[in-house]
Amino acid sequence: MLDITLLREQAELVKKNISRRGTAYDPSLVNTFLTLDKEWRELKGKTDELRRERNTITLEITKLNKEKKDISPLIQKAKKLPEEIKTNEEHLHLLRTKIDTLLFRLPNLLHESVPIGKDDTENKIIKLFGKKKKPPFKLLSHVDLMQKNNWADLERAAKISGSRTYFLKGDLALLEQALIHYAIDFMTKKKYTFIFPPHFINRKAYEGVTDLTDFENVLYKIQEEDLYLIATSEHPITAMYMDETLNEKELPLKLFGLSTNFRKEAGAHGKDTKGIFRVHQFNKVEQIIFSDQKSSWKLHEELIKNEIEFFKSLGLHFRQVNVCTGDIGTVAAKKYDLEAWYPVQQAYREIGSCSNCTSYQSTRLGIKYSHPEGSKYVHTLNSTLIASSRALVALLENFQEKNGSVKIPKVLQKYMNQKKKIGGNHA
RNA sequence: GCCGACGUACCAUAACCUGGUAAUGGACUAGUCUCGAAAACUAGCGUCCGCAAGGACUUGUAGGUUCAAAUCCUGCCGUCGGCGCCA
Repeated sequence: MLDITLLREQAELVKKNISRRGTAYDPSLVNTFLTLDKEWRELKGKTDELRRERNTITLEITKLNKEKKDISPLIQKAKKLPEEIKTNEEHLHLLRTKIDTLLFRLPNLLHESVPIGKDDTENKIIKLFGKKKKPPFKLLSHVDLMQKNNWADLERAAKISGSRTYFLKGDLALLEQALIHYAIDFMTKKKYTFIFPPHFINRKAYEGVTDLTDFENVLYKIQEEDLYLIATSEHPITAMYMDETLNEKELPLKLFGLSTNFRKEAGAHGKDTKGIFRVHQFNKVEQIIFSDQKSSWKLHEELIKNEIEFFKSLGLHFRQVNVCTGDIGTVAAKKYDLEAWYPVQQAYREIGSCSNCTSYQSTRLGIKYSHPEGSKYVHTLNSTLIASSRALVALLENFQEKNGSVKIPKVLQKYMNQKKKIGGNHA
């Protein structure tokens, strides 16, 4: 949510910024906001005036009571006021709801460096890392490879849990744990604090961290409860400090989370239907930072640097892109994606993303930090370190050998009982 | 899930029974004093409206009763204790 003060004082700037996003968002909503907000403020003033009258009379009654004088005329006078106040309050509430709905539809302000573009094909490539290898044999898809080595059971998973689910088995299940364990050690060495969050959060918290369409397309709701399964640990961990004012001295707060992530993938019908590339459930280690307003851009670079270092250490070939206006979504002010090379698919695919959400999440969540000039909203940042299923597919596609075995990156071997490869003809 | 107790601001506590508009400490910030600090004193210390003067709101939360609710009544949420169930 955008800061109301900003909308009031810098409406033109906001409209201009929203216009950069093309037709997906309507800058004239800002005008609607200003009209409703003005109406709300005027009515609030009037209602406050009525309340003041009521309070004065009430005080007078108290005084007369003490002097044991007749209070009945004042009571007659006072009786009329609550009704009018109530009518006003109902109207105020109605206006408030309208304004809130409107605010939900206004996206975050974009950083100037965000490239303009229609969709992910127009993301701007910043840099390539590692080398694209060309194996001298025909690669198996990750699905075939998993089948050959008995590493997953997708049919039985579908039988009991539906599409886009999986049982991981044997060495591949171990490899997933190795990736996660390595990621945890990696972040711990960087002095980030490990957080293991609740895997469901309530509506209020969720509204603070994501945009409304996610409630339709992404989030699973728990029946009969005001709770949603989390789509990433970013969500509970960012919402963690809801309604709190942090001490400026304790910023930046550098955290990382591990969670299972649940996603409906509605609207992805027909995309990546085979295997474990796009699934309803996967595990992820995520970096999260709460920053003051000055340092967030520097910290955004730190997060992407960590992620790059991590994928480099796995020996993958990937590229960093600056996500364009048509692909960035509502919440982030700037987003980098890392896209790994998938040789079977012959494509670069997203393997992680790194966002600075500036004060968009903290404004709705009410997370501030103390400051001599008055408290300010914190900036929130998040970045993937590793998402299990995408990373596993990348390893299976990139590190497979002719006999169907898969080489284990050196950094993971110590988490795999020193095994240098898994699978192959003997399996 | 059932029964009971409780929920006051950053923290701690009072007012609740008997309705009269949040008292008091501590912490924190600034100022005075000091070479500096501590102590002491003064002011500030939550949200909203207003150019300001000022006003409104805030006792977990949403309602109800009342001229008036921290206080009385009801629903919900949470915490703690007991019972039940349980990895």
